[in-house]
Amino acid sequence: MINSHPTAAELYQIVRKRLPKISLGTVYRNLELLTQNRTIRKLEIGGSEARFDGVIKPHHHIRCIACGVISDLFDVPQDVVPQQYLSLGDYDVRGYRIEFYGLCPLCKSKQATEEINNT
Amino acid sequence: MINSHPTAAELYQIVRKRLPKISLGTVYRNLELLTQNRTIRKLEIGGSEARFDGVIKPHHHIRCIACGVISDLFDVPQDVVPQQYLSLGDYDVRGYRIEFYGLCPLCKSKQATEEINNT
DNA sequence: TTATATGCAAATGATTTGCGTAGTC
DNA sequence: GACTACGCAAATCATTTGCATATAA
Repeated sequence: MINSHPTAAELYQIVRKRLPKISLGTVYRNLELLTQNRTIRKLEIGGSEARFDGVIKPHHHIRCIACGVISDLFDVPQDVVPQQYLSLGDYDVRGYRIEFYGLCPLCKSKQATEEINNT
Repeated sequence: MINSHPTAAELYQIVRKRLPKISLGTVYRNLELLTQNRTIRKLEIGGSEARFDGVIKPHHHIRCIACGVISDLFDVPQDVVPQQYLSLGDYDVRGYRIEFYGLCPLCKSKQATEEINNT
C-alpha cells in the first residue's frame, strides 16, 4: 500500500493493476463522483496534489514535513478549538480545517540516527 | 484594493499599472524571493491559487465560503489548540495550520436579506 | 565585465473536458 | 435505440524554467 491518503495518480497506478485499460481521466471523474457522493473525502492539504480519504468520519490529519506522508489523527477531537474563539470577529464562523505537521515515527527515528552519526 | 491577500495574478494586474512591461514570470519570481526572505508570507489556503500576505506576524485566516475573500484573525491566538492535543500519537508534532471558514460580514447580511425576501 | 534581474515564450504538472465509441438497459 | 461510462487526446490553469537581453555594480 502506497499510503492511506493516495493522490489521483497513485490510485491510477493501483487501479491499473486490475483494470489495465483505465484512463487517468476516468479516475479523476470517479473520484469527483465519489466525493460528491460523500463516499470518500477529498483532502485539500498542503502539497500540489489533492489526496483522497476513504474514511468519511470527520477527523484531522497530520503531514510529515520530511517524507510527506499523511496520517489520521482520530485522537484529536473535531472541535479542538475552544468555542470562545469561534465567536470573535464579524464573520459567521461555520468551521475550520486544521492541518497538523511534524515528523512521522519513521522520519523521527531516522533523524535521531543522523544526529548520532554526526556527533 | 482588490483585497489584502492577493493572488499572483491579482498582484500582476496591480503592479502592471506602475510597471506596464513587467511579466507574470517576474512577479512569481519576486514573490518567491520575498517569501524566502520572510518579507511576505505565502498562504497555502483552500482554492487553486496561492495567496500572499504582507503581514509577517503569525496569525490565522478565515475564508468566506460565499465570496472567497480571506481575512485576518488577529484575535485568535496562534496556539489556539490546547497543548494536550499536541503530544498525542507517535508523531513529533511541530505545529499546525488552521483555516477557518464562514460567512464574511457582507455575505452574511446579503444572505439575511435573501431570506427575508424569500419569505 | 561580471553578476543579477527581467521579458518572453515554452515547459511542466495537476486536473478537466470534448468527443467518439463500447457496454448496458 | 437511448443512456451512461469510458478511453483518449487536447485543453486549461497555475506555476516554473530556459534563454537571450538589459541593467547595475
